[in-house]
Amino acid sequence: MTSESEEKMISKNSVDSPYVEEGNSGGNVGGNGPLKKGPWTSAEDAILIEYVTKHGEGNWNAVQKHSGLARCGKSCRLRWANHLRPDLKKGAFTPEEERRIIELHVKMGNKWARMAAELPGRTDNEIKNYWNTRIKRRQRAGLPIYPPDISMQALNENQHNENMDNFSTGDIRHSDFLCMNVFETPQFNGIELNRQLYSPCPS
DNA sequence: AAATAGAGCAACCGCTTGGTT
DNA sequence: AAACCAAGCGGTTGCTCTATT
Repeated sequence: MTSESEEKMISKNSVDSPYVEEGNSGGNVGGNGPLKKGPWTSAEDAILIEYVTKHGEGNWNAVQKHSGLARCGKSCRLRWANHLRPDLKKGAFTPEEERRIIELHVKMGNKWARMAAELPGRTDNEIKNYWNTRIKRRQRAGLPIYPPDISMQALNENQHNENMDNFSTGDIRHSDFLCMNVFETPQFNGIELNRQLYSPCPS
């Protein structure tokens, strides 16, 4: 969450969120009590930013121990990676990024972290949310998940690569993946949608 | 103006992976 | 080689906002 919506969330949190009942006006920090869950407050953000700036990323459980934040290491890592990192891009995906995401998904499937590595300033969570939303939209519109041109492009690239190198990289070989995945997106197995999808696979 | 539905997003949970002892 | 632990990843949930009725 960023800027505007975050401000809303924070102000809401400070007014009537159940989490506030823990006695954490401005964030339940510094306690040895139970770890806090739910939306982060700006006070908690500030503590996390300060800690990571000083000590660097990694060793997330130490963050909880030494900064006084009542958050588990996992939660700290996620908050930092998705919202506080200074190199994050804010705002909607550009058309170029959208196209890139589709291309990457054709090649990699639901490997959000790997996709994020190819899109500087974007997070795996952001890409995952974008993709899931996009799939729903296209399903509603009766459109294929992958635009035909991108499917074909990826398929061609793959065939080329397979000729160059018979090794599988450990991922699903992507021609197989294309045949399978265009029709069987994990979230929508068994849904009528598939009938309407474009098939890039020779029968 | 109020109620409802749907979309979007942040955060959590559980599993996997990789490193250390 | 096995056990343990921390970090990372992907799926899912739940909350808020917005559009529609």
